[in-house]
Amino acid sequence: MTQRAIPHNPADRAAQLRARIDEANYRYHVLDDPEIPDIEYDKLLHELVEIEVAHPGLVTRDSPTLRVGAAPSGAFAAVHHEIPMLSLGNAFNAKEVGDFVRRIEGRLGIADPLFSVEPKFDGLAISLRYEHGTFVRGATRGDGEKGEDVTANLRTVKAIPLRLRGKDWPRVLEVRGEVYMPLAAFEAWNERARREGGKVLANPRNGAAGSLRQLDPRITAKRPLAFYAYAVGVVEGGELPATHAATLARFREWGMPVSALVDTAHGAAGCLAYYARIGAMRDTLPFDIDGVVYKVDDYAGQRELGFVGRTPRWAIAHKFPAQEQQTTVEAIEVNIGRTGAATPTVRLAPVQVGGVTVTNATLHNADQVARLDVRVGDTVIVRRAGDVIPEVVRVVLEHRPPHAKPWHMPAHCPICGSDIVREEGEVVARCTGELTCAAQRVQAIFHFASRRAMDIDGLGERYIEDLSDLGYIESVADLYKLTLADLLEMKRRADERDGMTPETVKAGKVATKWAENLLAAIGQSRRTTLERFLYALGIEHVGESTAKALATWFGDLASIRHLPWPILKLVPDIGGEVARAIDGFFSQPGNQNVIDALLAYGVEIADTHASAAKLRAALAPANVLVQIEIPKLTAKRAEQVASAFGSIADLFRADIAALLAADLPQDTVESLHAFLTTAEGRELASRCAHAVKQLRDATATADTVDEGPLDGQTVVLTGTLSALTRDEAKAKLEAFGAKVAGSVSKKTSFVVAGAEAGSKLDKAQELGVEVWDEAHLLAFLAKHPV
DNA sequence: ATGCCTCGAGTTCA
DNA sequence: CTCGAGGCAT
Repeated sequence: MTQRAIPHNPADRAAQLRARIDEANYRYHVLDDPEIPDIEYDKLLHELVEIEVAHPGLVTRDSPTLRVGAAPSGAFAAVHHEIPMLSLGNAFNAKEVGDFVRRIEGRLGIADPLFSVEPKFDGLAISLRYEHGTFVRGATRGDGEKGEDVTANLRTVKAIPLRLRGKDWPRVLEVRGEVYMPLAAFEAWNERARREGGKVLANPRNGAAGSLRQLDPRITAKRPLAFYAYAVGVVEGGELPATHAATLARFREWGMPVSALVDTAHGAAGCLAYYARIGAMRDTLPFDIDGVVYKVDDYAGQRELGFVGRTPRWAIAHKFPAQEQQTTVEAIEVNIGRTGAATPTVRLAPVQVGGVTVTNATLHNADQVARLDVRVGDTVIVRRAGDVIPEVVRVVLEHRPPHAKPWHMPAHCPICGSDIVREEGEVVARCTGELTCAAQRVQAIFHFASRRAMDIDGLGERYIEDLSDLGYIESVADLYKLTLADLLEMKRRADERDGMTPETVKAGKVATKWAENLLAAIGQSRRTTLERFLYALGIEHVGESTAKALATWFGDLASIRHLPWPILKLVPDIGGEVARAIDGFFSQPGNQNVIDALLAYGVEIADTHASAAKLRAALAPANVLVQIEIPKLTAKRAEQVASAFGSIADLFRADIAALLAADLPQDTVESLHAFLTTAEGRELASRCAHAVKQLRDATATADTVDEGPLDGQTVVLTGTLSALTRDEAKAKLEAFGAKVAGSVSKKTSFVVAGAEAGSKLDKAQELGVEVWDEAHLLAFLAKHPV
């Protein structure tokens, strides 16, 4: 807009300001093409307010200054909708859409009628009345016949024009549409509310509805609301086009926001295609929608079809499967995981959410329960988050039964009765029963048998529970002494216990087949690799990646199972916490016994080709010394100590006299002495010296540096490969020395992208990381035979 | 101390 | 997939 001369006459200036402000609103809300910055807009508005304050006679009914909100006005007046606001019938699947279209085709006697199609906004339906182009009244839908006058609140919604543009509008025009809260605005609002302790809104729809029902419009003015028009009500003193699509186009010319997603479609097929198109966009839209609406485009056709009760025959809402549903909490239970983690979960009355029946949802931890304040008997909103896992969004407090009590983490494990303890600063509470806890034992065995561990096919959680409950297995080692007779007997007893009559019990043949298969799977699992075995043990903090690192650094179980933690710490990515967990695990006689038993029952662990050269280098005395974390013993000091003594064994044999004799700083001598004079210190020192000697001997012969073509590179796999599975690709890349990571960062060397690669590929391109397609990978593999 | 970046652990349903 | 927390570089 060009700069014009500023009139001195306040009335002219006020008119000019209003025009400019209206123009800015129009560009922002209708054209989606903002023209002036917010700060400029505020300046204009502020100047107009000043003029209107100085000259109250100049205030008009459509002045943008009204948008800041008038003073509260008491209750809302009732508004009668001369033309009722519709409620639409619903369709939930393609068949119902087909039926709807066929009915129309039959009544109108035409094939594939044209529909005006639009998203169904999840907000609040309202009606806006314009007289002579000026907004005079706005009302909620209410029951369709009678709503509430919320004019003062609606004036504060900037997307709603206070004055229509152009000239050719009818003398009286009612525009219908949806007030909604854009998702970004909703998030930002809540973000701020949480920070500043304001009112947090439950969801965008409630946010919009609650905002419009504020008695004080000044509060509404602060809420980030928007509006889309999609229908017309009363029209007097003028004509509208003959079709709905053309009417909406006309609305847009008059400065009324109409969604850009509004379209037209032919027949049922066109409608369904539109449904699919909008459905695919749903998650990326900046506002919530709960379906799409199909309306016969031609008004004559609409009139001919008419109504059944209050719902039109000429329109229908095709709903998306609900992503959020209400249900009730039947119980709050505690699950005990493999590590003893006590996880509260809710048992829900079954409910369909996004196409699946949900009966359980995790609450993660006690903090989450407290935050949501979920209680048994509560009505809750459940959502499928991240597309899969159900979560409780919030409690519907209005439906809380009167005597519902807040939930607390039980003090004792529901399975074994041991204390449940939550460490200082930790989020999770844990059952302290360890392997005396049946739940932890079952989970430990389940993990041992899992695909990525020992891969015992057919050993599900249910069977492990039965085997454990009925006394057939206590530890993972017991799996390997199960006989066919044991399994059949167990199955029979379990069926009896479950009250199954002989008729309902599966035929003996089926049970035998199951038992034979399971035994075969257990037998096959006997031959395994070191990394799988280490992972299968279920040591705290030791997942696949750490297990692999241990295997490739040390090569065989015999050494790993006796290593002191400072030696374990030599491995990159293993720090004090993890090293102590591993050492601690192997320090328990029970665990060593289980390992011995496994070996005795014929579990064969293939040794790993260890990177001996790297290990040898890491075993340098000074390097080992710093791992022990003796206070004040920095890397530099450790260097000095090491050169004074030559070997770890010599150092740890040193007495105070020898320490003093060595030419070392006083505080280093003191801390070394302090360390070596405690029982634990001496014990640790001797274990370290012993381990170093063993490992040096074991690596003495291997002094070649084992380098692969991808040594030191970090690779990330994404998408679907066709020639080989993800795991195969991972194994091949690792054989060349690459590290295969799960997510892309700037440290990633390259990304291998298969078909339908998603966010990881985007991230790679964003960071400028090299990307290989499958062909490139295959070519590379072919060029470098193993 | 601080802030990435990974890894580990737990989770639902068909 | 998402969160928490361990490891490590700065």
